[in-house]
Amino acid sequence: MATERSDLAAMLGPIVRDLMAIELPILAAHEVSMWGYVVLNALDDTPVRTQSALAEAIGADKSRIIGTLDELQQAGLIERTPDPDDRRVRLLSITPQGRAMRRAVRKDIQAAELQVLDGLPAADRKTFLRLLQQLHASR
Amino acid sequence: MATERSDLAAMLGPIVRDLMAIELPILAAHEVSMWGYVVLNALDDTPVRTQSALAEAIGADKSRIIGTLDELQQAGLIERTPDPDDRRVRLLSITPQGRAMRRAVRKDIQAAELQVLDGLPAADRKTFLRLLQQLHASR
DNA sequence: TATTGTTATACTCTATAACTATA
DNA sequence: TATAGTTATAGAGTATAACAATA
Repeated sequence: MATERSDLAAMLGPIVRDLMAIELPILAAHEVSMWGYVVLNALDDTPVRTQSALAEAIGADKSRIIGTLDELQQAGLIERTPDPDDRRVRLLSITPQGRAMRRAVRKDIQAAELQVLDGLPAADRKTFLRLLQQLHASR
Repeated sequence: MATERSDLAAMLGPIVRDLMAIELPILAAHEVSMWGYVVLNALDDTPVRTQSALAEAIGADKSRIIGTLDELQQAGLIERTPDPDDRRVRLLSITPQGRAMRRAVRKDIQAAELQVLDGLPAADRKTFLRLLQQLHASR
């Protein structure tokens, strides 16, 4: 039976768990939470107008990200400015410091995270990365 | 700059989230919890003696899996028999019903889960799967 | 004294539903 | 009446430490 294999989640789960273990100390060193980093990435890559839109973009409930936004704003990494055209809305934007923080954290994370692919030969690591990027881009 | 890419976790996270959404209804239909299914897989693939060893194998604390083991045992999917050589230990084993359940759930999951790779051409899907299996086997 | 399995406690996350202010 | 943001509440999940039985 050639199709005997583990479930995708059973194979991907442990990798993601290892990635968390690698990233959490890095995030802590930069004094940013995991969700804070997710928000900075989202705002930097594809700016959104409202908090609802941001929540939807990162797969969270609008009520769940408020504490994260409070922290990021207090740290000067994002701004929430009232929308003059619709005073219910608070327009979101990443600040220059937020962008710098995002870049700094990402540099550290990307320098450390590839160790989870150590089980593959170098050529296969490149292929895996390429396919994963392709898959991610297609969403 | 050719190295511009998303973090591994940022690319893998959404895939794992999609997999969860696909698998949870299937598990519910079979009346098995996610951790219950993880335990059945672990016991079927690489039998372990003690509950501690099982917990370690699936990356959980020994206290965290007790409720899961209770449910599985009550459903007749696993057995916990006292070890005569060390009466602190309860020897774990999967039952024939447990094995059948595992196979049935796995069949359904594997029939549904590959849709998360739909963003890749068929040939690349095969390559990705092969590399992922290789990576998983190297752990 | 250390270990296995268990239970109890507290803590973190999250989902849900209210609430306000606007539209 | 509906929507954006916020707050409050309750529930699930988890980590940690304590415990009884055995080694």
